[in-house]
Amino acid sequence: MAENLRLTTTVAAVLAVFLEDPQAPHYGFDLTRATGQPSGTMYPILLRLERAGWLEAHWEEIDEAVAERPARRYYRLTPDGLATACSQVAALRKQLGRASKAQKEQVAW
Amino acid sequence: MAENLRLTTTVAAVLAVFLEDPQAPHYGFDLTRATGQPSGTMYPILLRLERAGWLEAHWEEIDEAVAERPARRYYRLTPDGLATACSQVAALRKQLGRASKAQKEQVAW
DNA sequence: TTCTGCCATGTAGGTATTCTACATAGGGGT
DNA sequence: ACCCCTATGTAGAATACCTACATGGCAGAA
Repeated sequence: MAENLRLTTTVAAVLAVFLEDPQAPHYGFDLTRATGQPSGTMYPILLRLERAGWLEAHWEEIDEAVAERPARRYYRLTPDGLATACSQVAALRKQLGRASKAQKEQVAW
Repeated sequence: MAENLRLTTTVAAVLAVFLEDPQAPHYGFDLTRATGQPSGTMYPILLRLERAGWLEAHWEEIDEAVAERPARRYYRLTPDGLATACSQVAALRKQLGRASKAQKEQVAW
């Protein structure tokens, strides 16, 4: 039931990709490109998120004889994971929102 | 000149408080209340931010004979720190912004 | 006066997380 | 033969965080 784990910026970045389209599955290599995180950061995060019950995973089924690339391990948000990720990411965004005044004064984003 | 350091969620929370009013100084105990972080997390962060050149600090000058409380150590954003913090926090916010679609669909925030 | 609580800064030690680098393995191109 | 791309993953060091405690002075209550 979406257990506790630390919502670090890198974890939040991963979740943000999932939340972009909550039904869509993603795989590790995909996420490393989307977030800019190295594989040595990404895969441990996915393992933690799966163990904590935020994500569920399955191996892509491909015909190994005809395969042109290694099989992917697809991850998807669980219902609990979706709810928890949503509120946690929103809370983080809200916290960062305090900075909006200075940001507007400085530059056009 | 605002060296590299990891923009973790706790660091971002601290910076967000400073960015709320970039000229205003803050002290540790103040920030622990504003962010909800324990002192054992806060003071090391302030040390790192100061060493990295994002913040500059000075001790409050109070008459020790009449003092009713310990002296505070005030921190303020340096010009470099302001610019760097601004862009880094904005980048993080942008990254989290991908999640907006799911957030709107789920709940009213 | 002893106890408790508040302010304010900070350290110690263990755990969690991240980073850099490397390992594996098959396909395709030169 | 060699290198690059896809794709997942581990090892070990570095970094950051959390819980708990230390310090010390003042104020108010028991």
